Amino acid sequence: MERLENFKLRVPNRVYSALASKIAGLLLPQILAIEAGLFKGKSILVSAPTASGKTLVGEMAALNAIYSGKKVIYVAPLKALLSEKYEEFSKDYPGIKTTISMGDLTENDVNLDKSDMIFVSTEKLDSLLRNSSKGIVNVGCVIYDEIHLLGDPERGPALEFVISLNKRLYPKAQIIGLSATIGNSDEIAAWLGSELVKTDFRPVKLEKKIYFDKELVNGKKERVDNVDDPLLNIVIHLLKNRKQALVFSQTKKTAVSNAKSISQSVEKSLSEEEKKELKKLSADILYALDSPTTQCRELSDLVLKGVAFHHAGLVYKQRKLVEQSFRQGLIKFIVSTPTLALGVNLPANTVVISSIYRYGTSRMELLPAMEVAQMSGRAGRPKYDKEGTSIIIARTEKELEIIRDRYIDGGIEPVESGFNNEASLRKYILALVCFEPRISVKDLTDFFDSTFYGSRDFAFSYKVKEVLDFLVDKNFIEKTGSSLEPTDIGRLINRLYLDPYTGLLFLGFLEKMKKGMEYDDFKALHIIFCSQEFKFIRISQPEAAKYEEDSFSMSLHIDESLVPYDRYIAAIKMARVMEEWISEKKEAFIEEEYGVLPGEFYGLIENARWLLYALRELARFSGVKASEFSKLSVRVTHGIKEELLPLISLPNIGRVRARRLYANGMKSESDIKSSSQERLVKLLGQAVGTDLYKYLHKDDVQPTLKDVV
DNA sequence: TGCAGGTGTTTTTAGACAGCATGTC
DNA sequence: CTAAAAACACCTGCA
Repeated sequence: MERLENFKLRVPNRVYSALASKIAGLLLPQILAIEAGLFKGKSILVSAPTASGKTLVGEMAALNAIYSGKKVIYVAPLKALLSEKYEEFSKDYPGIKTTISMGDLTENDVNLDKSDMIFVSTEKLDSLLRNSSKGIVNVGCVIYDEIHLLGDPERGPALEFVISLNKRLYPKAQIIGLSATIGNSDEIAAWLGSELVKTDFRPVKLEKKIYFDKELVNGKKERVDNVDDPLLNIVIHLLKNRKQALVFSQTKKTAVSNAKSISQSVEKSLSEEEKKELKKLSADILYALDSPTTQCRELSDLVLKGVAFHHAGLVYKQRKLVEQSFRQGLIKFIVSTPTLALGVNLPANTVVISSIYRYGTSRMELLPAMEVAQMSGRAGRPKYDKEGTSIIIARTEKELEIIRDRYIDGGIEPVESGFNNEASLRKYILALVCFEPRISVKDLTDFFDSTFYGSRDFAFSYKVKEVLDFLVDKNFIEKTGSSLEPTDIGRLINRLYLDPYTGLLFLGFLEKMKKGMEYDDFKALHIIFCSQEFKFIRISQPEAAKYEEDSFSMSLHIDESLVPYDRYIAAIKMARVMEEWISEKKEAFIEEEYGVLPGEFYGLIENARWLLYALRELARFSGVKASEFSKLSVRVTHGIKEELLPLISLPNIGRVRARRLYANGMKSESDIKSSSQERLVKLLGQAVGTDLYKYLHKDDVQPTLKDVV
């Protein structure tokens, strides 16, 4: 670290004084970025390990742009990460106007123009850029956090498209890319047109160890304990040294069972004081939902012993509680799936990687070195530890060798573009034509040649034209000569952010309704779960057989050629799950009966809301009665039967309270309005009852000035 | 026949970005 | 360079 004062001449005045109140010195990546021209408006790609101070590079560029009267856009791939950065920045620089915008948080979108710095998710920025006619103006700097996600086959293309659009829309704006260590940072930098700052610097030293045959190997050998189970052995060793650790496991199930198998030993190390605090936490976790599910109980029991598991099956509140209490030092071990490798800031003294394999598309695969680096990178808490430790478990000699070659001595893989697939091309060709109506075929292919993928594949334009023909053929795009224009339906699909293929699926369904097919909720739910937008739906073989039987008795409401058979069957299950939800079954029942964990379930609901909305909009477009879809969407959002619809829109009334009101004879707004305040308070509690009463009586006739006169 | 307990075989496996503010034909 | 645990199916032995 170098003292900030030494850079007084090289940092613009206002930026300097803003920084001086916050930090004392600069770290290596920051210094290198300044030397590379950060304050001269040069675009920069910083490729450095987690927690090496990359964020501040972005911050400095942001401050510089804002103080020169320009706007800044900060882009991150995860909502949790985005909120974290937004809150931090807003707290550190209260004078700067900031706004956050993402899928389920859009109320501030009207303020985008008034803000100096806008925090958005990748997909949201994509949507904003291509849908608002003038876009966001006067942009001086765009920061891409975790830009190595360019290589993610699912979501990389969105990022690639946004960056390409960014270069076209704001050719003079500074681009700051923040990346983990990757194999081809030079290629990415060249594509971005940026300077490359590449360093292995870490403010906290990282010691990489391998556990093998009851020893920790790292140059020298260190005897651990004498327990057979490798993980337990390591945990006992760490407990003796009073260390906290993050343990990465390969599946949700192993995460839970690993947590259980170490919990007894951890419990023994707890003080009475800690046990008391954990009891409180355990209760909070147990009652995160209206009524606890099996998973809630399991987690709650483990927390009592100072251990937690962490994966996508937990609900938001539970995740937060686990993370927070780990930071406080109350929870000693978190056993996690890769959820925690990326995203939120949760460093630990020690990281244990319990397996180097993961199930891939069809068989077991070795973890990419990049992911192992991301996990290991969580080791070492900047303010508390002099050094962090990562331990990879080797179970055989062969594994020991692989770990050495691949993860300790080997390099990191290059980032490969995922743009060359039809789904992405369908979506982004349509997006570009909507963004720039009357664009020529040549300009279109030129644009795609300018993407990271296109810059390396000279035959890309053939593929682009092929997919373009598909879109023209399906009437999403109109081609006059060589000029391209979106059709009305093309524009709608683009606005709804749907894959055109999903558009076809939905339109086919609506067409059948027009021809007399009767609507029912199940069909509507089934069709949305058939769409590609639900990526992670899988069902077990016996379940598949069961639902296959169901499918025989179903009327044909879908053009089956548009949906793979497995998906068609799996969607039946998901539609059934949703049916249970909107007949007011509890989360515990759904977990028990269908094996869908609460966290996963809420993810499904979010998706379902969006797609039901899209289905409704398409229904309107097609001239099909849309009210049923609207109703269903509200019911799915809240998990209620139809009869509760009139109550659910009231403030602070969810499925539970609405049901309580209904059970007490209050079936509509006017029923409630005619009831006394005391009655409402008795049913809903002091605060909610009073609020509701006031809300309903706010328009009551009051003596006005006119009456008095 | 019923069932506990053992043994071999089959099955399963991480993750979570996006719309918009609403009831007709 | 490629895994491991849980769930299930089947078998055996005993009351």
